[in-house]
Amino acid sequence: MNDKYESIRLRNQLCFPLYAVSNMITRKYKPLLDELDLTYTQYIVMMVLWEEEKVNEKLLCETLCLKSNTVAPLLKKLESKGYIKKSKDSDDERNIIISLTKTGEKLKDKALDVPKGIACRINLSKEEAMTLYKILYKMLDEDKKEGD
Amino acid sequence: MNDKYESIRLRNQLCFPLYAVSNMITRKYKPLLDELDLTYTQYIVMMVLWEEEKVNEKLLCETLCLKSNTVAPLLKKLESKGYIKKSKDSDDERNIIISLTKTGEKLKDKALDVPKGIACRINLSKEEAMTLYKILYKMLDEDKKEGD
DNA sequence: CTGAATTATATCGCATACGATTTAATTTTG
DNA sequence: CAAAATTAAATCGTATGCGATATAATTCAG
Repeated sequence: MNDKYESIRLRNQLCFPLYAVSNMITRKYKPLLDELDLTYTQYIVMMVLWEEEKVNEKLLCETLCLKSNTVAPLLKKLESKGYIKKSKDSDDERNIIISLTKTGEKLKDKALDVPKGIACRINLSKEEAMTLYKILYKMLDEDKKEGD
Repeated sequence: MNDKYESIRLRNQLCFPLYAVSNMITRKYKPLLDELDLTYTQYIVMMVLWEEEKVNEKLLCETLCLKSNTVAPLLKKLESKGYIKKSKDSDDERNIIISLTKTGEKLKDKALDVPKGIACRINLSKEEAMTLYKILYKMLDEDKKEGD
């Protein structure tokens, strides 16, 4: 059984369940986010804005661990939905500042239903959830360190 | 600090780091998989085939937790690269059977370098990796149960 | 045994994700 | 202070991921 191909068996991968769970999560969010007319990625952008009011595009990309060429079309979409608006930093015209519109701000209260809806669809104990959270952030932090 | 919006703060989400780590993983695999002319998703398809020799398309989708409309273009791509071939089950012509070509089979040995290359890029202890693995599969299993 | 329901793929459209390249604004340097 | 280097976005091309719909093969029901 312990043949030389053990390391490339799907069941022995750590990365595969990470990938599969991530896809699963997005699927579970969909019906809840449809109520807000948001996709999952659009939702995490909005979460940043509900917290920060204003955010620079580059910082937003770093916060979400996404490249600017992923975020750019997203912002365009959210703008066309009337949830956000863009402006330029007058000190440095290269910097785009994203902020909420009134409509986007209003969505914040409606969004409170989403975490409740998700929690009951993910059956983890508090301990498991906390353990998972810590390990995942450790991985993200390690990665950020390497990026220097 | 404990305002009513705590639950929609990005930092309080469990799903966001899952999503971000999954993207990170795919990025880390890329340079290694470029050597095999495979993307990450194509790689996990090949892993199933290196293990099974032959696999039915529907079963493949279930194994990878992907929908058939994601897997179908992937298989087309792998076929055009000459790594796999498709045939129909003579008992039930609706069933597509995927199998490796000689070229696809040969790639298996080259693929052994990939797990080594990844391991050193993910700094988790054996215990953390095992804990993570178990929690993730618990989530996938729970999800599969609900699907009934 | 034939029309209806079921099942396995295929196709279409939309929304990411990212590497590579380009463009525009700012900073650095000689 | 003007050319070069740097930086922030925008654009392009390729590869997913999935809901919805269509198609083809099989099974089921009367």
